[in-house]
Amino acid sequence: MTGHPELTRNQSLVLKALDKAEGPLSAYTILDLLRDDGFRAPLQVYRALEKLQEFGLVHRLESINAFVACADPHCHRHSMIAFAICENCGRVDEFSDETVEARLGEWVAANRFKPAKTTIEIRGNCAACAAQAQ
Amino acid sequence: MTGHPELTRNQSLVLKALDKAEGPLSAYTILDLLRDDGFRAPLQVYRALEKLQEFGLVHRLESINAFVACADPHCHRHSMIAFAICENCGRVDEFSDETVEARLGEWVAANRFKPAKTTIEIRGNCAACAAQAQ
DNA sequence: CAATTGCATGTTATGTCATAACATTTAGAG
DNA sequence: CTCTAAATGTTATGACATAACATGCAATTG
Ligand SMILES: [Zn+2]
Ligand SMILES: [Zn+2]
Ligand SMILES: [Zn+2]
Ligand SMILES: [Zn+2]
Repeated sequence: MTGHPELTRNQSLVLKALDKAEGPLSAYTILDLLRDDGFRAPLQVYRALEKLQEFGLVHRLESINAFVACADPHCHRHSMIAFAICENCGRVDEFSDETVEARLGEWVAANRFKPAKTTIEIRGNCAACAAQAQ
Repeated sequence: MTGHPELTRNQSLVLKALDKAEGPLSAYTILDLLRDDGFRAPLQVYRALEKLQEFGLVHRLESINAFVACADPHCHRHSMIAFAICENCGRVDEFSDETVEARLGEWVAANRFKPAKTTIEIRGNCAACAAQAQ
């Protein structure tokens, strides 16, 4: 279907770093991880992240200023994606909900609002971390 | 019922600045607005904002790094508050939706996630700005 | 009252996140 | 090959947020 263009070297490196991390990373953390690959400046990371977000391969977590590899190849089908972010271990769960989409869509329609990007982020403790803390 | 303690001088000044602005302000913009009132450093603003958020009088808009005065004195009754933010004129609409709360609550319960703070922010163009742009 | 305690404040310095501006390189299209 | 668009490299700067420590100030309490 909508295939993505071949990734450039920088884009591949950044995506690989995020995949390997299995959790959100800040742009500057990515920069540090890629020093040995020749990365020298934040812009190299931010530019790669920008493209990867366009391709839907990476999401930005607005509430924690971090980036995460997309966990759901089909998430493009949804207009809104929700994230549950563990503040203890960094685990991120990506999910979508038709009803939530519909309800927010109703508000938007009723108020003639033209949405560009919707952020839904739940921060707290994941099951494992919550259990650990009793 | 749950009245708020008397605000301190700094808290009052910051809240007044936000009320007057009728839109979101960055902490540094607030700082500049309050120079004549003796404000000298970002921390004076951030500390006041922290308390005002605790009291439920101010909300932080995570996706744009800005703060806005609460527009709904009853929003405390809800566990989640959604914001529609116009990227053109800065208008912010605050609303809540029981169904959205319930659906996200179901996901949280099913995944044994312990939520601490939930962010729902829709960025785009408000009705007036969208009409203006055809 | 004096001592203690807790909170708010003031101040300096630093840390963290993101982009502007401009030069250079690279990969295709014609 | 030449032109062009996109990607990259590099330096500098802007924007957002907090650490650390000193000071003030009012309420409690012995
Ligand atoms: Zn995704
Ligand atoms: Zn966790
Ligand atoms: Zn509110
Ligand atoms: Zn508008």
